[in-house]
Amino acid sequence: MRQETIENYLKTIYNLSYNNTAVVNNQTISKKLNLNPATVTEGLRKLHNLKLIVYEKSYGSRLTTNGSKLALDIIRRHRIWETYLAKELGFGWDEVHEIAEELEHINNTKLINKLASILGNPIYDPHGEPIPDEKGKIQKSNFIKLSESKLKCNYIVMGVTDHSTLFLKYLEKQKLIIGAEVKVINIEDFDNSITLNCNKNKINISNKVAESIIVQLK
Amino acid sequence: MRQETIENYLKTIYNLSYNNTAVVNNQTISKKLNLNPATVTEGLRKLHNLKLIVYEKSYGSRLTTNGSKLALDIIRRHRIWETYLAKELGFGWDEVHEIAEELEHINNTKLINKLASILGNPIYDPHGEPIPDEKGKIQKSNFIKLSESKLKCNYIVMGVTDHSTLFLKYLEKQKLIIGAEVKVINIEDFDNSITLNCNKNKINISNKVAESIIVQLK
DNA sequence: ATATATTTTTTGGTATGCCTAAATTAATAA
DNA sequence: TTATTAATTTAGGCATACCAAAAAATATAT
Ligand SMILES: [Mn+2]
Ligand SMILES: [Mn+2]
Ligand SMILES: [Mn+2]
Ligand SMILES: [Mn+2]
Repeated sequence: MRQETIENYLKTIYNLSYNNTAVVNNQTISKKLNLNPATVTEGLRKLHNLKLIVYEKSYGSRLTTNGSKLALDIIRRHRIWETYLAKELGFGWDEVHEIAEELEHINNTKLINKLASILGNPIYDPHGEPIPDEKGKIQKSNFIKLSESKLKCNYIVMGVTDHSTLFLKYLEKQKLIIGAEVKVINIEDFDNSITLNCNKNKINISNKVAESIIVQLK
Repeated sequence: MRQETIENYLKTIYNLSYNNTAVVNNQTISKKLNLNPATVTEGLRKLHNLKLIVYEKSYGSRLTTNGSKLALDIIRRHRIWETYLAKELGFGWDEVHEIAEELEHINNTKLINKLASILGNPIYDPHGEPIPDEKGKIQKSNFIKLSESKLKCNYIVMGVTDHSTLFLKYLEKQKLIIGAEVKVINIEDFDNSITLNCNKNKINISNKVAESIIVQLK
């Protein structure tokens, strides 16, 4: 298998498995990678043979120790590059993901560690996601999705899980950025949309948006 | 054709054609890219169909206007990255080529221009090779290979055309680096090896080495 | 000019990564 | 517990990038 293909599967499985706790099913992977389900079945079989995942037919996949190591490596490269692009090269948080998708495949430890060191070995990337250290150790958190928040509670926005330009530009328009304080003032039963107080403005967001925002109870 | 494959052919053809002046034969390409001659024949036919090169059977290839534009783009990216790696990220001139071989394929104009701007829009890379500007304009020079130098003349080392770690480490050992002043004190008829005065030391280099060093008459 | 050597091209083949359509298996609802 | 629906897998194919061996074309040496 091409190294780039391997890496895209592994990081996707890691990301979809909530830090390796859950088993990931084929459809989720197929959607994330924009591949036909049949292609995914084949790919997973090969990764299983490479002993990078444990793949049980009609059930799902999880990373092996080796697979997990590799996945964390790629994720580290991705997030270090995102941070470098934002902090050192003047790109917006809505622009960095796409470029990092390519840069992450360049496997040069000295390079990544140098970038990390210039940045002061950051622990979070521009989207609030934790950056694994050189050994693959990654910050754990007890943050929740805004979609799981409770009425009348106050939260601080800690991160986002959707890194697309479209989504991030939308958030910026609403001033729903990292560090923002929000208070949940209504949760609509009908569609789970949420009304928030944010920067003294009342804003309404769909459940889909709330699913992609990570918050911490204040 | 995969974009990366296209790019590797085009930059190779550009580099081997002495700034698009000469026609390049298949064998030279096949050696440079480490591909079977049969593979090269196929590849060139495809590039011809894409109108990126003019390929005449059993004769050779040259870049079209479009091909040349693309080639200069890739070469710009390669050389900007090499310079950035050396000047901003602390890599040696003997380490940068290999990394740049991968980075060059990331096509993001804003990124490259930002790097260039941080570097002060340099005109030469760490190997003394000219960096095309955003429009593809490239510095022309009347430098010669050290292998074409004349007895008893004084020269300044302006660059190298072999970027391998092995070669550059050898040059460093001999203090034959960019800026060094050399005087040709003997050219051996038998094997075209050259004896030089360099930094008050007498050193002897093979014709193969002299072929890869670019100098200017002092 | 002819033989020899070199370069290029053709031919036939492998491996990888992807796809669609059909078949199978698993999950859910009636 | 049977349908019905949804997810997964298999089967059959296509395109790309490569290669080895043989054939053809071109260049070189005698
Ligand atoms: Mn990202
Ligand atoms: Mn990120
Ligand atoms: Mn180089
Ligand atoms: Mn260079």
